Amino acid sequence: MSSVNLKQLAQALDLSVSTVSRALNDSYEISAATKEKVQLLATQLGYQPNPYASSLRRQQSRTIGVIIPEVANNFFSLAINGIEEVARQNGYHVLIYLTHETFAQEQTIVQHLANGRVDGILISVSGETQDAAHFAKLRELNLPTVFFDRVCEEVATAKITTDDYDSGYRATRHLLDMGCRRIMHLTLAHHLSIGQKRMRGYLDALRDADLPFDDTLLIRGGPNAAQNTAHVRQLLEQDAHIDGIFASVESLAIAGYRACHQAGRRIPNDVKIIGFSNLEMADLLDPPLTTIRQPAYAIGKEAATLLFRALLKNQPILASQSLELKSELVVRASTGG
Amino acid sequence: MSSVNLKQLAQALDLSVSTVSRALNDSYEISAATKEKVQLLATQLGYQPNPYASSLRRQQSRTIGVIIPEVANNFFSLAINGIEEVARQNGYHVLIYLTHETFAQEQTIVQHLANGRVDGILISVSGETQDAAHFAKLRELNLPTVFFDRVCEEVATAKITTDDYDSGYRATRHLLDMGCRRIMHLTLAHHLSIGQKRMRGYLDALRDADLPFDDTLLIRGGPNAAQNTAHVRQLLEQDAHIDGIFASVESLAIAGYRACHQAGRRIPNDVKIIGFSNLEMADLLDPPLTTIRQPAYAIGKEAATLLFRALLKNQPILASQSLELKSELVVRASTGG
DNA sequence: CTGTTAGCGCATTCAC
DNA sequence: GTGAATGCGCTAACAG
Repeated sequence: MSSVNLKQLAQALDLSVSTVSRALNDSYEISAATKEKVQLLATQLGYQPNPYASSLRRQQSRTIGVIIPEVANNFFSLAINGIEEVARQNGYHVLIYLTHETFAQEQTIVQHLANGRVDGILISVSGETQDAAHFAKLRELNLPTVFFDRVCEEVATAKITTDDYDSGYRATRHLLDMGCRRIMHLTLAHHLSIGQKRMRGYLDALRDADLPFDDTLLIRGGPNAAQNTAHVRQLLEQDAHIDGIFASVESLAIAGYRACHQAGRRIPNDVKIIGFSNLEMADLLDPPLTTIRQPAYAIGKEAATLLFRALLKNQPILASQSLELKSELVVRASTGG
Repeated sequence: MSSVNLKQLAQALDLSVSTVSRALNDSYEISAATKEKVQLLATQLGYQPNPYASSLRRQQSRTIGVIIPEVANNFFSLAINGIEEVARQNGYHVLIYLTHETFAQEQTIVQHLANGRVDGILISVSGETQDAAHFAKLRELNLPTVFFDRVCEEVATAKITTDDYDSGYRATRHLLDMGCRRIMHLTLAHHLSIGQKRMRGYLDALRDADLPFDDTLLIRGGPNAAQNTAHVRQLLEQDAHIDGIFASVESLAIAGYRACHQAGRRIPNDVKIIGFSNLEMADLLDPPLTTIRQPAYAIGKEAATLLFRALLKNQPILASQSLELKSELVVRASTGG
């Protein structure tokens, strides 16, 4: 740690510790002269307050916790950028925790953050999460929490999401407009509201097109990319009529690509693909991938901003402050998908 | 914060605070009976020690800081995964800071971490960093630091990198083997050792093939993707003999693709491209991109492991512990690039 | 305007 | 084996 502390400054200046403290905190009750003197020496000696002493005393950490499933994914990378930026602007620090998509880890982490280590939490729940009991304690402790992207509907707090139902509807509708009649739906977080909303969009689009829903067209992916690909391929080989794929996440869109290649189905002639993805270079894929692009950076920023309103202005976080940001359907001409 | 503290436990059990503290820390001087009693009540009441009080007292935070340029990039995403995993295994927390590739931010962040907030630092320097003065304080304070990927040669501490010179050589050599004779080199961090090593690999490969080096073939990219693309395109249009591109980072490889498309140069017929990249789906690009793939996850893990050896076993971190991990040249058949 | 005092919650030294 | 006392470094209430 920084070796110089308040006491040393005080001795060197022949002042009391509290005066020095107040001078450094720019308190109104200190004369301009002493303030200057103190601040000068402080910078000279490179004084930095001990954050833990300060946190202990103030009962606040100037730190937020961010809990996400995984970083190895464009969406969360961008979201973190947004979060970190807002945090820094407000003089806060960011602790990061990964659940690796497991419920157990999520529980442990949430539990461990209920000890004062952080003043607030931003969380995107794991794919396994079905139960919200572990969030109860946060509420009890009045620990401000904002969900983003992957939310827990049961918890009454603010949630920043994309218009998932609409996105699912528009994506499916687009495939239908391109002539698809038998559209596979690939989903990861099937018991999360995000997955369900996207799927409802898919179902409603089918219904509005007077097409029946066939649940054999539904594939629930897992964390293993190769397995997902194999699964999709198998279905493609079983069902020659499949002419479209709507992937709920980027990795599954890729699995769709690979599966088509392996099954000898040409994209977009035989099968058209559309997927949620924040990939910059989707247009360079072969063929270009039509994507639903989420405003990932904005989601991170909005979530953080909401949290800091609570932390800095002491506004409670209400479910009514939830935001649903618009996603963008980016059609890449040549694919049709 | 967690509302129950040592004092309350002590009162409820009719014990002294110190006994309770020792019981919870499994001290040898406490009887098995009391230990059990104490631990039982502690779990019942959901006691969690206040981390800041504990840190203040122990003079250590069980927290490490990770400083990186940006997360919006596959390499750092994977590295973070590796780091977080090792940290959690060792019961440590991870604070994350982004420099956004600017030197000023890097300075500020490094400076701010020299106050005891973290017990150790993992850093990948910004593209602008040329001066290592801001790291001096870390050394002074004996704050264990490990560089990874983008290192600062001047600082005498451990560094985990890829075999950048070799990678650059192999990449260039591969293009030469495929018949390229006029190879553009795109680099981002040109004054960083990582950029220079890759370039030296490029230069030596040219020399070994008895080809002259033409510095008009060198493009120094910036943070703006569109600008980079425009720059590459311009050069392609000026110089019709260019038949290869070696991109030092993923984003520049993509810029190369776009530029070729715009300039009407066919890949790989007219121009072959090879780039550093951890993109899983490089084989799905049109045409597939031959990549030098860095062991990003392993780099994160190794760097963290080294740091924790210092933190937990009190071993000093030495420059001699530096590691150079092997990258992998992944040739995608159809491109030739 | 400045100093004295107290205490945040915990770990540890010293007593017994 | 347990309790009392001390202090990590800082902030804040209370005097003056």
